[in-house]
Amino acid sequence: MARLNPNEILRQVEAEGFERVWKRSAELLPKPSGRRERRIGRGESHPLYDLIQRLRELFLEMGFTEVSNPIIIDENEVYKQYGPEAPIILDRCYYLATLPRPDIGLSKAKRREIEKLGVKLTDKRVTAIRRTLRSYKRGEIEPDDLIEALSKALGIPDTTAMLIVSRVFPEFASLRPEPTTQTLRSHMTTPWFLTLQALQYKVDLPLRLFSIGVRFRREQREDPTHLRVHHSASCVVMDEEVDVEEGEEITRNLLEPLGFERFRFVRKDVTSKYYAPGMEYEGYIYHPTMDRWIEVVNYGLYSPIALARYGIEYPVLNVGVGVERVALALYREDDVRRLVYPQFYAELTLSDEEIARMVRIEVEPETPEGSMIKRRIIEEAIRNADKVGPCELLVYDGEVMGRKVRVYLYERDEGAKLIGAAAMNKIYIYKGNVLGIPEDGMEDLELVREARRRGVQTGIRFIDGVASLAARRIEEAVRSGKRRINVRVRIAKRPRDVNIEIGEVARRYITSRKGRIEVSGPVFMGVRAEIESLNPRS
RNA sequence: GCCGGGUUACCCUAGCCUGGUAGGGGGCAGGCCUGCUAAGCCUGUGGCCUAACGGGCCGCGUGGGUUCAAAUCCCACACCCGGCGCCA
Repeated sequence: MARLNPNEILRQVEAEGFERVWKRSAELLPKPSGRRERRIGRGESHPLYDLIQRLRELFLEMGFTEVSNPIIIDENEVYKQYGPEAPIILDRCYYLATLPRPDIGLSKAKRREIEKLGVKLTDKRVTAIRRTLRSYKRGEIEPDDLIEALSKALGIPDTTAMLIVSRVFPEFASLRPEPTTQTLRSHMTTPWFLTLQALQYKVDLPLRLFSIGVRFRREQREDPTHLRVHHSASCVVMDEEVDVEEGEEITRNLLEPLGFERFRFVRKDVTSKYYAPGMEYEGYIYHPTMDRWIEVVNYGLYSPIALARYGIEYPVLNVGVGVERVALALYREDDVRRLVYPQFYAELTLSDEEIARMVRIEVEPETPEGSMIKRRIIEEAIRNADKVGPCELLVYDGEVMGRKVRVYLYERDEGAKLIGAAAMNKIYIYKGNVLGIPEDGMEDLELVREARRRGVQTGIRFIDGVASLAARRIEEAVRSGKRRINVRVRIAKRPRDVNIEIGEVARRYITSRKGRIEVSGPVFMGVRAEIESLNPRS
């Protein structure tokens, strides 16, 4: 299998520069051979999004209409909603910063500054400056070379070019992001005010809306119960009159169908400023494996002051469910990082079943005749297993790709059985070990007994691997015009010796956990084939 | 933000205190051995260079420094893992 070689690629980039290597980098990719046939089954969904999907359905059934709320919100909105509490909220927000856009248009002010440095700006030079800066921005000129490029383009000394860059275009020399007043929403509440304001005269009351989406919080560190980005399943009810009790009802209607039975709702003593005082509640569900109550929902009636700042004339109930928290309890997981980002946090664990699926016969016959030869070898070997050598059995007499082929199983040694004792061994996976063990016997070894009783069978025997290999070799011999071919396997020490391959992922997993790959034993199988020449008379 | 632990080749791991040839195991590859099995022995297994078999240079997260000599000591940085704090 062709692969990329990261070390070599980076060395080339170092030696020749990015641009040159990049231009020919398509050649570094392995060529599609067109022969790889892969059976691709259905993919796996992410449990978090499965839950989101169910919550969406439940909201819709409850008569809520889905909306998409803005994610980027000006800090000003937070002040309007939270009043004096805003700075505390904003402390937890991410502000967006952007790189200053360099003035390639060359404003009058910039021109004056350049001329002040003693460079007469002809039209030609203006064009040259623009072109140079533009290609710098595109990465065609390396940062180290900017000054040189500029001095060449303008026909001025390096020192002058340096002055132009440092005084007139400092934004090019160092890319420093500049903060804006835009923030990433830390609550779904923040955009709700905007959405409600926009819809209050356009849709008849009661207005029932929901939105499931991400919110961002500036956590110092992500931990088992905190992520920087997580999902809120949020809904609002705006009507001429709204009862805060409905928050509990909505929560139950949302979570009971998921199988939750135990809830706890508590009125918060200290109310957030965007809610009316005493009108904020928290809800908990019981996490069965962590054996504790976890906070999953917050609901309340928006403060009339906050509503007034958006010109909203009706009371609004807001319910926000923390999706990841619910997922924790639902899937009985105790670390939200592992649940959401298994690719980063979950230790790779392969069940024996999964390892078993990664064990396969490496080389297989390609033609129907080849498969028949493989089958015949196995049948005859098993039937005559106890036959004592020297002996030879004709197991196949027929055509392969238009040539007459006779295949024999043989044993030359005096007194030896046709096939070795380990030939019928089966590959078992047991507790992360790959073991090739016989149907019976070897009772003194505990691992063998256990593996036989509790391990996962792959259904692959040593003989299957060897017969596949022999059949394939015969096909190849026919193709290349050989007259005879002999495949003999004696004592196996490794999977490869019996044409069995353990996938790389499984192998890494096993070796990194000090598991054993024990595919060995006296196999002793001899297969030879005679292939009739193309011209029967020769 | 504070405190602690870590990063060694395909995988795991030792070496660090006390500087001196990167050791062991697994896997993989090659050779020897071979008939009832947990199974032996030997060799190889980072990259580059070479006037060619003899070697040279670079490699222990990255970049510096100290030193005749650095995986090891010092400094800075990155990333990972814990704990504390923050967590409307």
